Amino acid sequence: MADLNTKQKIIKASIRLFNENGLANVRLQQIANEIGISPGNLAYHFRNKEAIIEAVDEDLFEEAAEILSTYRIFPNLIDFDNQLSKYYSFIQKYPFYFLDMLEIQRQYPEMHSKRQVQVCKMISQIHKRFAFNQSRGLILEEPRAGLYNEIAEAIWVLITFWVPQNLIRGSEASMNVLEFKQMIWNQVYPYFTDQGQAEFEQLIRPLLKQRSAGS
Amino acid sequence: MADLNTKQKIIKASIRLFNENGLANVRLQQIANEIGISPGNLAYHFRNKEAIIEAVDEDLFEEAAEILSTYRIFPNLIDFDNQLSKYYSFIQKYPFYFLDMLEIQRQYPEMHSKRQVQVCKMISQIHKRFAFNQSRGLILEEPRAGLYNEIAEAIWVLITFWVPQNLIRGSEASMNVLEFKQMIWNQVYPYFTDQGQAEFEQLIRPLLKQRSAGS
DNA sequence: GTCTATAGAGTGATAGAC
DNA sequence: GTCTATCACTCTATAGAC
Repeated sequence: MADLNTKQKIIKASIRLFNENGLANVRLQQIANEIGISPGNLAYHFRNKEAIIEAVDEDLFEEAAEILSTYRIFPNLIDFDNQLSKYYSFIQKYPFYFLDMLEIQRQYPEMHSKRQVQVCKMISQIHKRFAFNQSRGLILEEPRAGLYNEIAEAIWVLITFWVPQNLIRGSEASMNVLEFKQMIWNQVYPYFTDQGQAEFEQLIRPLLKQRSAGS
Repeated sequence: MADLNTKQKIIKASIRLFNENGLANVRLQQIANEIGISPGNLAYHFRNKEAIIEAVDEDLFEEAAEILSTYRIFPNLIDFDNQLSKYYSFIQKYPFYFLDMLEIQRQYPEMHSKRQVQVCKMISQIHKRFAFNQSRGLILEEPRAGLYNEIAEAIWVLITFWVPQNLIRGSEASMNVLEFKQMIWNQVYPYFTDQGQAEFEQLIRPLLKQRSAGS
């Protein structure tokens, strides 16, 4: 099936262009040029622009789902830190996936509802981490009912919009995964018990201090 | 000057349509229809689409600048709470202003740089609030160098993307200014001194408990 | 200041040869 | 599976009458 190859090339090129220009500003012509095929050929593989966007969305949806699935039965601090690293890579690789969410909602509502489910799952997963680590004695009793849910939602917003926000502010160069993770851990830190703080200092702090060294 | 009137009508209609459909999806024809004038007349008042977007941007830029200017010489907690209410109204009124930031950056770079300055000012203002209230004994010594700057940046992201994010998640109905302010105060609360906590409970907590009552 | 009419440059999608 | 050619349509911007 040689056509799978071209199909994949189209998807890859589309992702690249979507990232650079945004969904609404990418022309079918551009995609065709990018991989050296004709617009007619493009139409052979995808009946229209929406079909391309759908295919791209499915690919990225699955990649995001994989990250979500790394949530384990016993989610310790290291586990969360690893997941944060993965989220960072994902969002940096596909910023349009989040920045064009509103565009998708407006133009392709069906795709959007699938994502909403994923977002809810992500927030609830963060919330469960609080609950689990509370049972382990690392996190304080909830100081006020509903607080940890609010914090979980805040963490989601920060995970999702921190990287795009830095793109917008034009400080891409200085941004790195350590600053990102530091900022998320800032959200959790105030709610550690003494034991939680100790475990954090021992297991996580060293990971945040690495200079972005090679190897 | 009857033309000022039409000019204003064009700007108002544009804002409405930009909010609904996003910058890239609004047609000049649409704007003209919205206020019952012809596209030709539109062209008389604004030489092209970019000129309209510029005018809109200037209006909103000034409105945002006004909110920023309410920062006082002695910024106490109530002052910040008031400013938060104003930000909330602003962002809810003009969500596209933030969500289409990337679009603006891509298509109209000159406008964008003006905004970047404003964003920096906003973050630095939040940071100054920490410093000032630390000197008043309401905020703890910075537990780790740079922390309050990180928190200030997180607060900015949350202020800016919380409302749009709720739009995207489709929970507009349930969102209200109290939840919004509660979420921002969550960011500050862990760093209050005992005195800070006391002042917060006395002055701010009552404001967060109001049901969204009439009058 | 406002209109109608239209030019001119895309843009998405299709038909049909190879 | 890929191409060229082209249609039908949309959008911005302009020209010129009123």
